Amino acid sequence: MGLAGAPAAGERPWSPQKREVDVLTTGDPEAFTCLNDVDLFADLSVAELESMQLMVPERRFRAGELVFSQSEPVTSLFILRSGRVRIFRITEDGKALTMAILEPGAVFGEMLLVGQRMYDNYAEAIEDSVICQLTVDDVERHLIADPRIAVRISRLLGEQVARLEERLTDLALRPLSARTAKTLLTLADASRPSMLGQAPAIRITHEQLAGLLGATREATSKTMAEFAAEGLIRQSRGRITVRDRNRLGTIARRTS
Amino acid sequence: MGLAGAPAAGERPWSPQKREVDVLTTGDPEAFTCLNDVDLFADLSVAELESMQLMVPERRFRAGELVFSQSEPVTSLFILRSGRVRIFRITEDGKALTMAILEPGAVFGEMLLVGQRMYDNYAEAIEDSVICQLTVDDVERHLIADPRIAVRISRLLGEQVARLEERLTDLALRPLSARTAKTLLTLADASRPSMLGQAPAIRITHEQLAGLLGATREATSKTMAEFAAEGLIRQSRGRITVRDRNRLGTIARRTS
DNA sequence: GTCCTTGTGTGTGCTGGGTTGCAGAGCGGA
DNA sequence: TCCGCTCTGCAACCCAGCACACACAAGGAC
Repeated sequence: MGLAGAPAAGERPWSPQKREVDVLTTGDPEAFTCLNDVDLFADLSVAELESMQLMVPERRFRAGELVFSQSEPVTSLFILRSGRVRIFRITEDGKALTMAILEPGAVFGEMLLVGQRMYDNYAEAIEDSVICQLTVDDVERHLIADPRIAVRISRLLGEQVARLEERLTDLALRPLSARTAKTLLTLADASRPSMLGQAPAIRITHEQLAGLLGATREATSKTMAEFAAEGLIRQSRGRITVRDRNRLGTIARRTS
Repeated sequence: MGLAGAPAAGERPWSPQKREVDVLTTGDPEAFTCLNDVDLFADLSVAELESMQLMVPERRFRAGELVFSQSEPVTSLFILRSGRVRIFRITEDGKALTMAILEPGAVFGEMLLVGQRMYDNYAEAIEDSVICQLTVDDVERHLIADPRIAVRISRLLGEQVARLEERLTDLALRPLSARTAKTLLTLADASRPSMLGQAPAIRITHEQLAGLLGATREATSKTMAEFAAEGLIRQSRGRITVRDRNRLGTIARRTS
């Protein structure tokens, strides 16, 4: 969406990865970054935001670390400030399905908002991440009570319902190739609309992608190899570039 | 939930089917039945309910009739008063997936509540049904505005998210037999806890069940035949009785 | 540089479930 | 009572996707 029209460059010293590391290691420069830019609070005035900010501690997680799991149930609302987080579920025998991969600005642990303290999701930082936590108290005092925010919450959940329904039907009714194409397009849009105008490199491994697709790594790799052979995408280790949105879109709509 | 502790009997003259027909054909005896017993309005006083009731028209749908579809987008909120409604999606080539089968008291078209007027679901009455409709106006004036109801809406959506996430992981990670067993148990609970203490007959055809499972009718039939052979269920045309919840539960937890 | 971890390309069975086609069987109407 | 429709049970065939097993890079850490 955001066509910042920023001029492109190959590998600036402040390319996404590098910059992130900086943010992590240096003290944070801006004061209220955590609640700004979060949809949920869009209706609040700066003053209101500031008054809340005081109570929002932040925590750092290393890549691979669990933010929450079943053993330590969700007792706060999380806001991803930097890094990336994967929400997933696992079965008893260890097979996993990724529910979402979150980018900075995302809110998670939302089930807390609607009273369902326990549910079976895990959250894992897949990069070094900084995450703000709002306690149940904060939430109940400031969020649930405020009708402006309540509306945002409903909207958030509504979008999630729509997304889930679509994923469900896709999984049930569309072949792997279609799901893969669709997911790639979605990821391309979601991934930081970084610098270049045309080359949104998706940072994801085949394995992570497979988790998102509900397929095995092998099947995913095969599909990706086909796409690459047709020139629809270009890949390098852990990085995918969409080359032909149109044809991918066509494939995404296939039903067999 | 409602353990009315009603004594059981085999086939009373007012068994579920018969009774429904009565409700449909006779004029409605109670006045405000539509909004009562709907979770969403649980916090409202009788007076408030009555004042709203005036504006709620009801409509009858014959079995098989569409309540809404993509061609006639959702412009109101629906409340199922009697009968049953199936919410589903279809792909271009006609394959369908059922999102839910609703029992009386259910609210649907909820995406209207969160601003998403258009989404791709269809709703079909699978029995003769009576459905109340709240117009967008009603909704915006009485529902969105009322914080008590806003909370209920969030809760409703939250539950839906939880349900969908679970279905999604099940579909991705569990074999058909497990999904079938789980769905049967869910249906057994959801289906009107009618009279008998132990024989909650689920009224559903293999085909409808298959739509719910994201599988073909044939595969579903085969699974059901196996269950029947093992004495886990008993079936007759369009009617299924769960005989052994425990073993079904075990099967439901299988991952391969 | 050199080791070593982690991501990726491939290949070979195997099998759950999809597909197709048909036959018997209850149920609801007329 | 009879008809016709829908629901259910098979059976035979086929294929997408899974499990398992390797080989081989490409980076990172040292």
